[in-house]
Amino acid sequence: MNNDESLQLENQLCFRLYSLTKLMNRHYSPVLKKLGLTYSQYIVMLVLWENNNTNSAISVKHLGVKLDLDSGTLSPLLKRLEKQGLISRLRNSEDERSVEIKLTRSGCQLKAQAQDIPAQMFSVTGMSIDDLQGLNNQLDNLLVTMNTK
Amino acid sequence: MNNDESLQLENQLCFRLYSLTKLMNRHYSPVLKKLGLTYSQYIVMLVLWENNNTNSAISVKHLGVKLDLDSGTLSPLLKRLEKQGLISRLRNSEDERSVEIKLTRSGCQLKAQAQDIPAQMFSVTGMSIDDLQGLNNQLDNLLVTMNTK
DNA sequence: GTAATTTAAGTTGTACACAATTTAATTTCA
DNA sequence: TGAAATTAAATTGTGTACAACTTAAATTAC
Repeated sequence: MNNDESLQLENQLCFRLYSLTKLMNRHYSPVLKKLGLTYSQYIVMLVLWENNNTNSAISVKHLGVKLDLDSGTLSPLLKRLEKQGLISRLRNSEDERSVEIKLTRSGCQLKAQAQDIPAQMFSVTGMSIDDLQGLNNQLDNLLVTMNTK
Repeated sequence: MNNDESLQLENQLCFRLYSLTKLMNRHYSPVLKKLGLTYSQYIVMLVLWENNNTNSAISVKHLGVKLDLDSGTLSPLLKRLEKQGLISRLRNSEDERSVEIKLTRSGCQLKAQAQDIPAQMFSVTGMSIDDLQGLNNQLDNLLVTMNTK
């Protein structure tokens, strides 16, 4: 492959990831709109729903590590979720630097309405379980490699 | 595999695409910063560099189709590239609705500085050419499927 | 031939992402 | 102990994305 060819858009993995992520978002948007959520808000809620089994709060820091997002993104996002009445934000009395996030009753109840979103999205991919798993593994390898460089 | 497990897998796919795209961007940013470009500006420049062989202008509309971006994104982005002296924006005299984008001399010269970026990014993936091609094909299939639903 | 429709850019408003900075609390350690 | 360093959130500023809308030009349909 010569230099000019490698500069071409079609050759680039990154452009496909970028396009696919935008496309994925466009499929999620109308579905999530019914719950009043954006995709980023949705993945925050997923973490909180998963965690609510143990009934413990999650710090903004911990959410950031889980989702690979910093406080510059999370702080305003969480304020919006609080405004919608889905979460509560409370300073940790043991460590006043930390803010603990908990689901409200309303936020907890929203989980039921989100239950069939993954199935809906899976059908959009048109993939088999095996192909999906294979792709997941490849992306996982790429994530690990690129995170450690 | 039961239904619940497959639903979880689908969540992982979307989240991995989302995380990987952010990660890609973080690897591109410091490299592109030397050229004074963001990733979005870079892919616009890629299209213009590719097209400049024929020395013809490209409309905003055409750029939008190529990159899957609307005028709401492109208009302000192109204004910034114009401000940097990399491109010119000119109303098409044959069709006054259309705005034609052309590289300036400076924009054309920038191509040389971008020549080894793809190779650099490829090395970050740690992938073989074959694996890369395989992944590209899978992503292409997904793009086609999700675009036609 | 002109009214209705379509098309291309641009504008406005919302919500990320993230770099850089600020503020306040906690920890380290000299 | 107390100054220096670290940590957690929040804030500020820039630049996407995109929905919804506006404006102006071109096309069509009658």
